[in-house]
Amino acid sequence: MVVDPSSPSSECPVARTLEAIGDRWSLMIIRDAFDDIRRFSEFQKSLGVARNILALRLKTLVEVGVFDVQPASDGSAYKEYVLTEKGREIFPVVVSMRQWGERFLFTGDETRSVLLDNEYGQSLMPIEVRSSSGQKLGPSDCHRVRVVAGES
Amino acid sequence: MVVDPSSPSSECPVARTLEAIGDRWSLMIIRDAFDDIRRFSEFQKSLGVARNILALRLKTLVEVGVFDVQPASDGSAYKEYVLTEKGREIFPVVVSMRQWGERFLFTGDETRSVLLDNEYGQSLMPIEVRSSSGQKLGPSDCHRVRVVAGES
DNA sequence: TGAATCCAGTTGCTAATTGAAACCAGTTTA
DNA sequence: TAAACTGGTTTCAATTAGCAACTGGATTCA
Repeated sequence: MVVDPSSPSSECPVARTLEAIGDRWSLMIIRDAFDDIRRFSEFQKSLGVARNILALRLKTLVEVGVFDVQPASDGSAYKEYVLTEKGREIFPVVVSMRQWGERFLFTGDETRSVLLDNEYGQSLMPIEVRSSSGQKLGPSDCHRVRVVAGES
Repeated sequence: MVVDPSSPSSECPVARTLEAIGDRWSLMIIRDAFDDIRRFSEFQKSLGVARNILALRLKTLVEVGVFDVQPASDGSAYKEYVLTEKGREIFPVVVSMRQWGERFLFTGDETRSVLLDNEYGQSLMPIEVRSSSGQKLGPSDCHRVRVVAGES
């Protein structure tokens, strides 16, 4: 999908997010990064993605500012891809995808991986959309508004 | 986060979610559906997507169970694509993408669309990952575990 | 020290997917 | 009744993904 910068859709943060990180491999790479995967070969092995595609995705993710390239932490001459603050903040996106998948894409008797908090080993709270006053909101409780630059 | 390296990706709910709805157009279609867009031509006009691609995406989204096909609510002979419960529950995914995009992909002076709650017209609370005890969690506060079917 | 292996890609080629435009049958509007 | 709209399908060109082989520096092994 190419978003014409002059088209109204580029005003939508969802569209821009999808433009930046919204492809299958990018989000899988980021998911792996949350599991402390950092090196090219580790991503490749974990995902089974073609090397050229992985190289390409990592390059754009670095350009976008989701990853930083750093010298390897083990002292070798190689490099590591480490999530930036911007990258780490994708966590809620990945977790909400995970929770939706757990709920709707698995039958009860299937083996799956789950996310637990380190402190108590408990499963996480379901992620919810809330108003500023803390009330849970569904899709029909919200509306989109265009905010023009310069106006308050 | 610690991973079992032998777990195939299909056991990962994130991977399955991306498999089902993780392509650019699908998520844009779903975003539009949250804005009460229901008809083929409305999606097409709003997104500017090629008709054949839209038809394909809608078909798989119906197969996946995200949309239901219903007779048009205006009494005409046409049909509508309406989100199912499963589809409506994608809301947190889209909202977290929106919030990430708003925060990291826009400069302050750009026109953008924002989401407000209907009741007070306020912007939403930032979506957060929380433990079952309500504590805010970052990527490094969680770990992944493989749950084998049949075991408790 | 030299050979073998590992790492992080790049290149070349083929297969699959996407996108634009034209086309089409049934429906609705003027 | 004609024109326009709706929800697609078909065709074809262009883009992208995926595979395998290659590369050149780094590291390990004997």
